[in-house]
Formats: sequence, C-alpha cells, structure tokens
Amino acid sequence: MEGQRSRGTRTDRRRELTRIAYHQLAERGFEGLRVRDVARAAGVNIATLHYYFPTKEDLIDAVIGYLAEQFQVPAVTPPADEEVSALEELRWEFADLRERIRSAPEQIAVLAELHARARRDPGIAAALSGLDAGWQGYLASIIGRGIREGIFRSDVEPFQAAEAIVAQMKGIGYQLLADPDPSRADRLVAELAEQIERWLRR
Amino acid sequence: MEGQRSRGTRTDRRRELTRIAYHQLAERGFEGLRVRDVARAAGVNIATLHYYFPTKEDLIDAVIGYLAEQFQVPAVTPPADEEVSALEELRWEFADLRERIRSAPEQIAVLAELHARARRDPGIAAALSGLDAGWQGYLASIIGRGIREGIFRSDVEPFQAAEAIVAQMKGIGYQLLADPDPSRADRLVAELAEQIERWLRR
Amino acid sequence: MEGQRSRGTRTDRRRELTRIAYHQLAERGFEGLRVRDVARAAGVNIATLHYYFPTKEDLIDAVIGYLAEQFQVPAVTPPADEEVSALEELRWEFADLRERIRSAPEQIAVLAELHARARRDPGIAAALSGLDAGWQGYLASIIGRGIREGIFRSDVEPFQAAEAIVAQMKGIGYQLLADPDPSRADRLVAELAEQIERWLRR
Amino acid sequence: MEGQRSRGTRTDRRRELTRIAYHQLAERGFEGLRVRDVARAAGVNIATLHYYFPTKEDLIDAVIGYLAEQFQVPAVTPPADEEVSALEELRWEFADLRERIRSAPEQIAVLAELHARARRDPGIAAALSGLDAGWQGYLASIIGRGIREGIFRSDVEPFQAAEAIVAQMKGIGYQLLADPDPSRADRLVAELAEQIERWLRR
DNA sequence: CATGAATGAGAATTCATTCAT
DNA sequence: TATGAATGAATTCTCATTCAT
Repeated sequence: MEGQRSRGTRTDRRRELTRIAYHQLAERGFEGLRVRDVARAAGVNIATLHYYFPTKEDLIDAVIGYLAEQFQVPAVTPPADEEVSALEELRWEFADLRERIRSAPEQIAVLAELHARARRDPGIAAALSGLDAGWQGYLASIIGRGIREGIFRSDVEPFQAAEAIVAQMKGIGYQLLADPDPSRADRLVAELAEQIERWLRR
Repeated sequence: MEGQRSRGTRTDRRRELTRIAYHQLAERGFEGLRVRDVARAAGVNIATLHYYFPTKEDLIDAVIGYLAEQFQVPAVTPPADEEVSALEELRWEFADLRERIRSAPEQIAVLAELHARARRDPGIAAALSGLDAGWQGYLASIIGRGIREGIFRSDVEPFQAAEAIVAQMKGIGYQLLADPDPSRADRLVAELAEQIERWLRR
Repeated sequence: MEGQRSRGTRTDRRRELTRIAYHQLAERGFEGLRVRDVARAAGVNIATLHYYFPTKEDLIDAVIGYLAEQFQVPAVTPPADEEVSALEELRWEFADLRERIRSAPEQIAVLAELHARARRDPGIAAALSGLDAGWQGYLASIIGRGIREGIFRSDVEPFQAAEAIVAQMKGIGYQLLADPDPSRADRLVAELAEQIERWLRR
Repeated sequence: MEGQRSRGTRTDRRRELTRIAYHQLAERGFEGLRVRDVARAAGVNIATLHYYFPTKEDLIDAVIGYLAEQFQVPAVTPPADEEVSALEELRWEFADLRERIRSAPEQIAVLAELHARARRDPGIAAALSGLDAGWQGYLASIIGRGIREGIFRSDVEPFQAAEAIVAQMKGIGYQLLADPDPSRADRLVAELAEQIERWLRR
C-alpha cells in the first residue's frame, strides 16, 4: 500500500518536474535551460531532481514525451467522427493549429527548440520523426478519405501531400513565435488553409 | 599602403572570426556556441577574439549580419531580369530554395537558431524581421507583376500572399534540417511550388 | 541533532571563509584579494566558496561584519564599570588602542582598506559610518560622564570631541601600519592620550 | 634643437600621463587603476604609454613623485616668513590642511591609497616616509621656534610632537574622504587645531 | 615615437553532477 | 526519498605586457 502510494508520488513528482522543465524550455530554450532552475521552481533540492532524472538528458527525454502528450490533446473540440466530411475535418485541423498557436505557444516553442537540436542529437531526431509520423499519418488519412469521398483530387498522393502540409503548418507556427500578433496568426493560418483546400479540391 | 594592408587585415580577421562563428552556430546551436572554440578554430588567442568582439553578443551580431549577406547571394543563377515572366521568376525562387537547402544548409540552420532565440531577444527579432521584410517584399513584387501580367489571380493580395509563402518556405527548410534526404527535399519543395502556383494562377 | 550539526557546520564554514578573507584582505588589500586564494587557504574548491558566498561582494560584506565583531571585543580587559572614573575609562580606551595596534594590526589594516574603498562604495561607507557611530557614541558617553563628574571641562561638546578623537585615533593607527615599530607606537599613542587629556581636563 | 624639442615633448607626455594616472588612482584606487584607462584618457595607444612607463609600477612611481610635488605647493598663501610668529605659522598649517581637504581631496585620497599599499610594498613605504619626514620636519621647526619664542611649552620634544600631529592631521583627512561634508571638515580641523594649540602653549 | 594587433595568465562565476547522511 | 554540501571543468571576460611595423 505504501509502495502504491510511493509509486503514485514518484510519478507525480516526475511529472511535475517534467512539466516545469517543459515550460522553462519553452521560455528559455536549450540555451537557457538549467536543471537547478527547474528544481528551484519545483521547490525541491537539485539532488532530488537528479534522483528522478539522473542526467539532464533524462529530463529532456521526459520533456519530449510530455510534448508528445500535449500534441495528443486537441486544442479545439474535434467534430464527431462519424458524420463529418474529410473537408470539414481538414478545416478542423487548421482551427486546431490556430488555437494551439494562440493558447499554447509553448508547444510550438518546444517543438522549434527540439527541431534545432535534432540536427545534433539523433535521439531527438528520432523522437521528432515519431511525432511527425503520427501527425502526417492522420492528415494522410483525412486526405485519403477526401479522395474516396470524391471531394479531393485523385491525383494527389495522400502521404506526400500530408508531409508537405505538416512542414507548412510548422513553418506558420515558427514564424509566429517571435511576434505572436493574433491578427497576423489568423491571416497566415487562413491563407494556408485556403491554399491547401484549393490545391486538394477537385 | 601599410595602413591599407593593416585595415585590410583587421577586416579580414573580423570576417574570418565571424565566418567561423557562423558555421559553429549552424553546427552546435546557441546552446553549444563557445567563443573559445571560435578562437581556437581561427587559430588565435581568446583574448584576440575579444579584441575584435568585446562580448559574445557582438560576435553574434556580426554573425547575423553575415547571414543576411549569405541570403543576398543567390544559390542559383537568377534569370535575366528583363524578359522573364513572373511565373518563371517565382519558379526560380523555389529552385533557389531547393539549392540553398542542398548546398548551404547552414543558412537554414542559423536561421532556425535565430528564430528560436528571437522570442527572448528583441534585437534578434528585429534583425529577423528585417530579413523577412526583404524576402517578403521581393516575393510580393513578383506576385504583383504576375497579376499585372494577367498570369496570377487578381483577388490575391500580393503582400499577404508573400507573407504566407515565406513562412511556408521556412517550414520546408526547417523540416529538412534534421533529415537532409535529397529526394525528400526535392519532393517537398516541388509540392510547395506546385501548390503555390495552383493557388496563384488564374 | 543532525540538522543542528549541519547548521553548525554551515555556519562554521561561512565563518572560516570569512575569517580567511578578512586576513587576506588585511595582508593584500582589495587590490590583491582573490576569492580563489581564499578558497585555497580554506582548503575548499572555489565553487564551494561560491556556494556560501555567491559573489565576491557577499564575501566582502561578511568580512565587514567580521571586522565589526572584532571591534566589539576589547583588546585589553576593561575596567569594572561601576567604580571607575571617566578619566580612567578614557585611559583604558587608549590602552586598548595601543594593544590593538600591537596585537591585531589586521583590524587597522582592514579598516584602512574599507576607508579607501568607502569613497566608491556607498554600502561600505554606510557600514563604516555604523562602526564610527558606535565608537564615537561610546567616547562621547565617557566625556559626558567626565563633565558630570567635574573632571572634564564643561565647555566641551562631548559628541564633537568624540568625533575628533576617533579621527585622531584612526590617524595614529594608520600611520603605524606601514612601520609597526612598537616603541614608536607607544610614543604616538601616549602623546595622543596626553594631548587629549590636557585638552579635556579642567 | 630637435632633440631639445623632443625632450620637451617627452617630458610633457610623461607628465600628462602621470597626472591622469594620479587622478584615476584618486578616484578608483589601486583596485581600479588600469593602465589601459590611463592611456585612453590621455588619448594615446596603450603601447605608447608603455613606451614611457615600461611597467605599471613605473607609472605608479611617477604618481608618487607627482603627489610629493602637489604637497610642496601650498593650498593657502603662506604668511610672509619673516615676521610671523610660530603660532601664526602653525595656524596657517591648519588652514592649509583645511583648504587641501576642500579643494584637493585627491591628494588625501592618493595618500590613503599609498598608505594602504605601503604595508606590502617597501618602495612605497620608503616614499611615504620621505613625504612624512619633510612634513614632520617642517612642523618640528615651527614648534622649535615657538619654544624659543617662549610661546610653546619647553617640555615638549618638537620632533615627537610633530610626529603625532602629522598622524592626527592625516587621520582627519582620511576620515573626511568618504563623507566630504564641508561643515564637518571645518569642525574637525578646528577641533584639532584648538587641541594642539592648547597642548603646545604654555 | 607611435600604433594596431596579439597574447598568457588569471579573474569571477556557472553548472551538471555526486555523495554522505 | 530527500537534502546540504561539495566539486571539476568550463565559461566569458580582463589586463599588463609585447612586438612588428
């Protein structure tokens, strides 16, 4: 029973530390990420942090996992799966991007940091590939459905189209990091959405 | 003559140090950029580096200027201005992006690092804005010309379209940083080019 | 108990470092005070010193406090307060100065260093004012008592007289710093004592 | 002839550098004295300074000489030597101290810096002894004359009295360094003067 | 005489990590 | 689990001094 409680506590602590590291990474970048500051913000001793995460890299790995989780959670309520058209689902995806940029810029910021680091760190590159694969697969499935539904052009290869869309969505997100002007965000996302639609629709 | 040579030497040293810092920033990120390593790679004492760049920030500023210069130089021979259509010029722009990704990925890498840092450093944010403004203005001028030539839709606002295109081009570039697979690069750039064309053409 | 010992140890380390810094300041001046040397003399890593004193200034502040403590401790056993005349107490004060110069010249040396620095550092100026105020107040109380006892002239303003005496005592101390010849010290202190007595007595 | 002019120029440069170093020493202390800053303030290259003063110590030696010169120059017009009494001359000496504190505090500041350093530097100790000897000798001559004139007590040993007076005057000067309040200066110098007079007069 | 360029040695401070308790 | 204390190895930056020109 105590073991049970202990395990619960342990998980909580790890998660709390991860959460704080995630936010500090978003705000300060790898350049400014300090395990000491994470520990301080969590109200624990630095040795305690190292008990949970023996090295800084371990903590960073946990942050990557945390980011993946965040991306699982939709920022905008998704349409009821059953009845919705592929086009509507694609539009929802853009609304979700728009909302994420607005209400959870840390997700974009952490993604950008990881992206920059991925060049030097194969582990991070792999983790990002995983994230991308999921996103891309999801978009590809929408596009595929759209083709089957006859709304999208049939000469588009769903997976390759999805690959490009992912890259473009990220580009919009990164562009808005430094200057998070909401109207500019609206404009850019809308423009991208229109462009993609025009490109996909028959 | 002596003064001349002396001044030449001074500029050369500064430039050489800047160039080295630029490449190290591309490879190691801000996270791993060390003035000591820059000095070592240049074969000079660290105090000598500080003679030219009193602080690390001064060196970084020079690197930003250097990046701006690199972006001025086309990666692919531009078409002769006179006779070329807006569409051809736009295509050349994508070819240039493609070539830059292939042969000068450091440009993209440094840009990505600056982007990440811009959130915390207004100076860098301003510098990036400057870079973007040039690029965007150039694209807008092409689009405007295309509209006047009757190739592009007239209901597109050139400057806003250019804004989105810049973000998307960057997105493609960043996406290819971690995994610089040439065929993937070809595919992504081509996809973006086709998409944009389809969107702009009447 | 462990906490107790731990806390004890922490205080001890701080105090030991302070003590060493105090002596090194006395011997080398601010000009030659190096945190690295203090750490070395304490047998600890320089990072350990910074664990206790995050900055050099923090260490210096502790040294100032340490000096204040040293000045609290009489160098010569003070007369039993009750029965002694103001004149005898004043004489004891001079004996104390004489003994301090002989056996604890570091006190004078550190005081002189602080004095020189006080011009540029308002914090140190304030700390010195505090030290002076205590000393001056004490002397003023002796003089006041002497006046009430009828030994001292009543047309002397105790506080202003004390102010001058403090300055003169310091002057003697500083003068003896460079050349700590004991007989010269005896002579100078005796001369000052006689002069002051002659000035104060009716 | 050119040699002549050159020598003149050389002396001028040396003197100018010395003068600047003197003022910077007064303001920043040994702790903050930088040859680079002296050169910059003089508008010459640092290598040029080193041409005139091969080492920092050489420059400091020159500063000591400069201070000695400054002490030669009275701050207050001295009384016509012939007719003045020893008492009047002594009073003039105090007026001169008062004026020096007011209008040339750098003299006191540099003296205090040298004093603190004299403990570690026999060369400076010797130089200061020389300064003191002159001052002390001069005061002793006044006192001796006062005794011969019958104004001063004959049981005072002029040289020893002078020794104490020098120390006390310095003490007053140092005390006023950090807080150069003019009315406090007036008070302290007046108090010292009165005290000394009372002590010396029959 | 004067300078620009260069440097060795060292300065304070930082940081991830360890370890005894 | 948790902590206070400790540290090795860096990090940026400084400074008196040198030297070729």
